[in-house]
Amino acid sequence: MGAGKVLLRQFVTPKRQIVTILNKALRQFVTPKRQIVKHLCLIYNDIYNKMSYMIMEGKKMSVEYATQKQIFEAEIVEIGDRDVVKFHNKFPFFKHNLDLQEQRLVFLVIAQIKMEDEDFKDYKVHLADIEEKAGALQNRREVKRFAQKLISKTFTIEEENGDRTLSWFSSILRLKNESALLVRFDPALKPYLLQLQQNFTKALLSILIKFRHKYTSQIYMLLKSRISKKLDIKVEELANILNVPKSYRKNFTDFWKRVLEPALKEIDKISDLKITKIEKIKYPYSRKIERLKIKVEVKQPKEQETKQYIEHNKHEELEARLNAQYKNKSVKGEDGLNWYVKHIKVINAKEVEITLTDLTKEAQIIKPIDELDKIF
DNA sequence: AAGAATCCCTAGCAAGCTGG
DNA sequence: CCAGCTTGCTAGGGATTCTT
Repeated sequence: MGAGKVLLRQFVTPKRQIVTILNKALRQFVTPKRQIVKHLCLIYNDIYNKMSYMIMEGKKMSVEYATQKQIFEAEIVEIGDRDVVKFHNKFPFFKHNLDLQEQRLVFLVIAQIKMEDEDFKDYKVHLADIEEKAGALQNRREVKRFAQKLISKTFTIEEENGDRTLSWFSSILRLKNESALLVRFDPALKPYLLQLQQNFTKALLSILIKFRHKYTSQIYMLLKSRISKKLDIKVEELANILNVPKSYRKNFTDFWKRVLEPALKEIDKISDLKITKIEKIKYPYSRKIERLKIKVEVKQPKEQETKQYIEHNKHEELEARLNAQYKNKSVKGEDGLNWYVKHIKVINAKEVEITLTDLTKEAQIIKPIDELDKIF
């Protein structure tokens, strides 16, 4: 969103410096490429996009060349850093039966739809975008098969005049010399994705793509769509909504252990929702679970959360980590910690991320570069 | 630098056990 | 007794480490 763009604009000025840094980074992409990229991603979302694009193009491609070719500019226009995924509440997106990677791609493309759009556009997704946001493609030559598989997955929407069966995309064009896909939504999806003024559920792409279990995003959206933030639902109904296979309907333990529990844990850990209470209610005189009551709260703003975290864990470990990451600032004592509370957000209990705003606002242009240097 | 081997995780299935 | 639970297995895929 905003932060990313600001950063990029600031970075455009000292172009030479970026080039040096990125070239340096590229040289190190030998073994734990992924780690480095991920790390970079945490701090420089935008640059990360561009870098993975370059890696894709060929490891030897220099950053200078990329700059000349205006890859930076082109990328921004195409996928952008839009982060909101919206569905009409009537849309049965749970039924899709997509695997993780496919789901993420769909979310990524949906996020590109703008409020004011009256019609779908063709969305150009670079393979690097897919790799970054949806997970690695095993083999670039398999892209065609990936497209075929995705387009072959159908689902059914019950509409007024009947059941409509369709798939997400009406076509996927694999561009010849670009390592990119041009995807086109099925027009029948328009009422569910375009011009949404009311009765919609929205979620952040950045959260959705972090989920690692297949059913998590569905359950997350389900929880989000309940205004009361409390879900009281029959197990059977839930199984229907999520469209789980038969074995999960026969065996609640499986359903719970492999689907619900992991999903709720993930949601609690990663998303903006907090699961505060789960009740399993049995049928009378039986061992069978009839329904579930799940209570959800919206998490407090990050700042609060960080504060709580730091107060709860007066860890030297945390201080040490922060000090190591940001040498110029002392983290000792109340003031130091407060400074961090403002600038750092907690991803989970163990991971700390320096925000873009921190680096751009607090430090001048030179500083983020130092930061990068430390990482490598 | 590429390919092979290994480990780990998720999703799904089913035979056998057990509490009501 | 039997519905529901436990346990264990498998396929498949990803990530990481080892080999060549």
